[in-house]
Amino acid sequence: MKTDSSQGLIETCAVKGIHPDVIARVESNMPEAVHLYELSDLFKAFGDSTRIGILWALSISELCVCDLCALLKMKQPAVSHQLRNLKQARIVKSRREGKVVFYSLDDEHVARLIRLGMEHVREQGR
Amino acid sequence: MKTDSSQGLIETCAVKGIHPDVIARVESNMPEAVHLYELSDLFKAFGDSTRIGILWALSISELCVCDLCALLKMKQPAVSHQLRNLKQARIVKSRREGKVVFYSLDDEHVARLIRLGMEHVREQGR
DNA sequence: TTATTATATGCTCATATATTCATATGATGA
DNA sequence: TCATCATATGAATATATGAGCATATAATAA
Repeated sequence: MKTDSSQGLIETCAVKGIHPDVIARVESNMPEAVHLYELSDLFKAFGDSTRIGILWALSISELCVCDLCALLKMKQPAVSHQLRNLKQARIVKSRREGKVVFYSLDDEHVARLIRLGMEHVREQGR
Repeated sequence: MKTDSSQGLIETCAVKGIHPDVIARVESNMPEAVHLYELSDLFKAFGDSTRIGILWALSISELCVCDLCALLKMKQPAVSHQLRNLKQARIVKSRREGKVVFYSLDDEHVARLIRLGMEHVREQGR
């Protein structure tokens, strides 16, 4: 319930923040909480070196689990577990061909996000 | 040490992967390991709902700690801890004005990444 | 100086998560 | 059918991490 929020009046921090007008303006531009959660979950899925390795590799080419293991020099269960995470997050999709399962990115946004992130990293490395 | 990697020959999975030619092609497009680590660290910094809330808010306006607390309805130490994480990751910067410390994004990439991620989230919500 | 306000930080607990091993499942071919 | 290969999964363990409390620091004003 919002009672008072008279404009511009500086109130004490502990309760309401110092700049109610700024807060109000920012608040009106905030996404719904649910969307923020989904967004942080998306980034969380990128926030692990194994998964980023997987995703970068898949941004080059569809790959089977086995090849991913060789590429990342990691054990098969570790790779499979991370693939499951990525699949549950709807970031990758899979396709079975006989015994082999091929994984690929489920969306073009993913590759764009990764490239943009790398751009940032490289510039920071300066 | 690479000894053999004769072209196209399908080898057994456990050791070398099934498709050595594909692996080689992807491998040549992989960034250095260090960069992948930095990239996953970057995304890790986005991978928490508190931090994403902070970052989205800062993408609208520079804000002081106090206002962020009010905006996110979170306790001050929690917000400060996350701000420290973000600062160490060089994602936000701070500026002191008397007792008040204002935080803002340290780089335009950050806002772009967040918007692009949100685009993805909204489309998936379909 | 002391008091007050805004922010930072050390410590702890609880929880989340990544990897490993062992094993299960699924597909193929003998 | 059985054996083999590729992948998936359950359980256990180790590590990472977020939030809370208490308290420290920094700036200002009385």
